[in-house]
Amino acid sequence: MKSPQVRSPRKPKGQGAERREEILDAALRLFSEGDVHTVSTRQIAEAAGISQPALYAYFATKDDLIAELCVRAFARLKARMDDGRARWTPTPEMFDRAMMTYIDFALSEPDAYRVAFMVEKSHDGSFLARTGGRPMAAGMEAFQGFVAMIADLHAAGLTHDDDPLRLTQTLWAGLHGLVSLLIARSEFPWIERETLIAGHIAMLRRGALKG
Amino acid sequence: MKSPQVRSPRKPKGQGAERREEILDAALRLFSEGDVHTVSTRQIAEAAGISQPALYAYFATKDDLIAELCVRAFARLKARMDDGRARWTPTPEMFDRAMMTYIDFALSEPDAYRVAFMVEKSHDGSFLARTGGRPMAAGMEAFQGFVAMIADLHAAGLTHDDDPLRLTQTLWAGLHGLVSLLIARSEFPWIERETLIAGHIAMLRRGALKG
DNA sequence: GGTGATAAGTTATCAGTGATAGATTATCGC
DNA sequence: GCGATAATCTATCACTGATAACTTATCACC
Repeated sequence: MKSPQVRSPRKPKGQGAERREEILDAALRLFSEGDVHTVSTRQIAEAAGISQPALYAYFATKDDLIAELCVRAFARLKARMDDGRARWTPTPEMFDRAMMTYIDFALSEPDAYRVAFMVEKSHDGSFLARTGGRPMAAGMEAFQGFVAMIADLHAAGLTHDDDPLRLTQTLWAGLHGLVSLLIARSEFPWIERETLIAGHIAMLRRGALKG
Repeated sequence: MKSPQVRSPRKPKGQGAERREEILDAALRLFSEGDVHTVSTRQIAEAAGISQPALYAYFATKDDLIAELCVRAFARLKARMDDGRARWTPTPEMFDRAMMTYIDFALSEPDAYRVAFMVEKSHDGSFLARTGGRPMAAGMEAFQGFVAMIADLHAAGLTHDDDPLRLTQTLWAGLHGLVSLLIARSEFPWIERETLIAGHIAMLRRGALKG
């Protein structure tokens, strides 16, 4: 697959933002076939139909490009969770639905989820420090809706844990553990996926809610 | 920190295995200060006191070196879990202890845990395919002890879930979610760590066990 | 105690990476 | 048409993982 790839036409004067989108799309598409480090800026540029240095007119570094994908993934997750919250009431059934919404998002957009949650950005000099707190801020915003939901359940007297923030962090971890392993270790001999997910949600519900 | 680093003395004839250990030690030490991709083979070689190409006498590729660290991390996890199983009885208290053992391992050896569980090795051409199933096999072995424990609890009639394998996978995911986020997203505004861990284990116990 | 075999290590080099400098070209308002 | 500038290119840099080809220390043996 070494298609020479047609150069896309030069953008008219004010259309830089459009090219930016094309680059991000191309990058996310490529990231689905290999991790962030094995995809090169040259591959991204070729897929976007431009030369490699042209990328740097739109993103200061490769990490910045990734950070932008990260922000957008968080935004989409937040949108989905907010969607669910529209017809939300603090009941066990809705709890299950909310958990399912998160899992659905991760498994239906595994590449976005990987970029947002599973790219190593831990240590000082690297990713997070240089990209400012932008992805982090976006992540926090997505998290807030989750916090509010659990607070509702707590206020309705449905939770075991008397600290709703602790419960939220604990549930988030529980969800992330399942989807991140399903995404990153798909070759593991998992039991049938839907059965596993149903069981997982049931366990989280029993662990979190009374009755 | 650009120490020229004294070259370590040449090993006598049969001592190649010893140098191999030195390389692995040096690599794991470096991986604690940056992710696997930002640490170069030249840095590893310098830390081990040899030239960069000399690495390739001991490991076919950098991925193979990482795979070896992965195998060893799984082995240490298995050792710790087996340790705990020595005085194991299927009770809720011991359940808590087992969960704690896993979390303790991950948080006391975060670098090993990261290499073992959090290095992207998803897609075809890359890591897993080329390193054979060795890390995977080591991982499965560590997992088996876990399976046996949950099966004990199930046999004792203590579990909610009627499928012990499903419960095992679900609990593992629950544990992994917490420790992987604590390790990779340490900058997140977590509540106090011990409180969080205690709450997490309590939630998992309620979700998994009756009463 | 010299001799060849070979393990252990070297230097030099390769193609590919992220990133930068500086020249070039298309599009715009006038 | 004209100057300004956004959009882009080619050429290049230092560094990466990896390989080839050469050197040197250590060994068993006569």
